[in-house]
Amino acid sequence: MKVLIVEDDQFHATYLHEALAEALPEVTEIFHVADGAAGEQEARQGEIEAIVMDLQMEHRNGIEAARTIWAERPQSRILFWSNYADDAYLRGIAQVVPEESAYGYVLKTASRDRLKLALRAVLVEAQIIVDREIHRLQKRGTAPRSRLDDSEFDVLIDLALGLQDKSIAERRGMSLRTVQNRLLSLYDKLGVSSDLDEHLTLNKRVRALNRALATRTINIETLEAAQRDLKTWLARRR
Amino acid sequence: MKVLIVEDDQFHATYLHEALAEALPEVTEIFHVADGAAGEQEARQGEIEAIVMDLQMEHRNGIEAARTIWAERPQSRILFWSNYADDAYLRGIAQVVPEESAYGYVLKTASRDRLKLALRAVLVEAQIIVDREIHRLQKRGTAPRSRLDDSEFDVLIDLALGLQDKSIAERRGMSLRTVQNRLLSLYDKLGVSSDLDEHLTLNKRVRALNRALATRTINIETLEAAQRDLKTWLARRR
DNA sequence: AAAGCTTTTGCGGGTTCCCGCAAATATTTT
DNA sequence: AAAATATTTGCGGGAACCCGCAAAAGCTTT
Repeated sequence: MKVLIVEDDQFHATYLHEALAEALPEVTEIFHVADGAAGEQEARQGEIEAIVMDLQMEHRNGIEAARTIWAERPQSRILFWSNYADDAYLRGIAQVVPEESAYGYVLKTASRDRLKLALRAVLVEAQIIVDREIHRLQKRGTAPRSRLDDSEFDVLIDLALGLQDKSIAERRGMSLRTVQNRLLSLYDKLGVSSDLDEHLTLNKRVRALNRALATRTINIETLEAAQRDLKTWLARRR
Repeated sequence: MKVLIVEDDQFHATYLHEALAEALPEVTEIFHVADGAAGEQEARQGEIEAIVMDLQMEHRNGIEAARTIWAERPQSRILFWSNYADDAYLRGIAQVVPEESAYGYVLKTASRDRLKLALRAVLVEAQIIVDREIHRLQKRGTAPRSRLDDSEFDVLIDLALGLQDKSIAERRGMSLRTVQNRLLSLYDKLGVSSDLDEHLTLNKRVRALNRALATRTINIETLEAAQRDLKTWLARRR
């Protein structure tokens, strides 16, 4: 059995390597690359279907790499191994994972045993396993009062890219006013005006982005990825 | 000689530990804590004046910890050891470092020899040493066309927190129109409108924040720290 | 099919924002 | 000190934003 490690931190890669050898004796070959693009390449070339991948990497992050890998070989099993429990990553994964694919999500802070369990569950048994920690998603006070639905999330992304209401409406196929309604509920759920001083009125748009980042609803990688998506949409539109 | 390591990643802490033992035989004791607040505590208690510290940590980041440590013992020597070359960190350090203190800034991607050199230079020789990589300041195209001056940076912070022009003017002691002039040059330097499609007009405020994050001019930790500052300012104001 | 609830949409107006223009100040150069 | 240059400030207007209100369009539930 061949396994591919996609991880740009040398120490973490080494640790993974060891854990992998301990947990899965059936592994015969371990490949290692340090970024998403190389990961796609290697998976394609080596026909590797068991992958352990970091999420945050330069240029092409783990989710984008997973998208193309799954597009080419949907039966690939991917264990994401990340520093952060950002909701943004969960949503990103949910969007690209094919119906019947196996995947997992473990935090780097998890114990070695937990990691080894996840390695076996995902790479060998093709199960789906998500670290408890990640669903917790609720550092009191900072988290949004209630989860954003998909449509709100889309609008949030566009807002964060700097689009104005009209463009969002066009891109998402809603009326202007509906976009604004989404914004209202975003402002509410993100706690845009509850925060800070009572008598201080804020710029809601910027504050919404600020809060979305602070609550880990989106992060910089997802923004960068979203901008790439926007660019292809713009190109296609003409 | 006693050294304190403030680092929340277990692997990195271990690595540091080893490098420290190799590079500085004169070190007799190595303490280790995992976050900024504990770091302040430990430095105070143990009267430690040689510190190696990660920058990004939960709750209280490296710069904030450094501020209080230096406030109490300005002769402390601190080597910052970080994953990122964000301009935001450099500015933050520049703001809190006392006139005659020794400090250093090394990237985690630096070679072991480079790290060891920096350890000796800062902790023993009390020199100032900043990794070359950090001054390089980002890859072409994403970086701001020219560096922001301090006044622009202040306004950027306030904008990023969601303050509106009037509040920024009040906080920074400028007239409304001057704030707006700062914003104009921010928009220019951050490349707010040059980017993306020609015919797409953007919300400049949000886009400015987006670009500032993308270019690593500010990052989420600095935003969180800035918000704490804002809160104390708000409290003092009444 | 009618009644009841939710979501979408348009309208309108009060704010804030963006920014050109020109006068007032401040800073630098001669 | 005068002249030249740069920065700050006020004014004003068009555009975008925020959001209440009520009609229209989609849904569930009886």
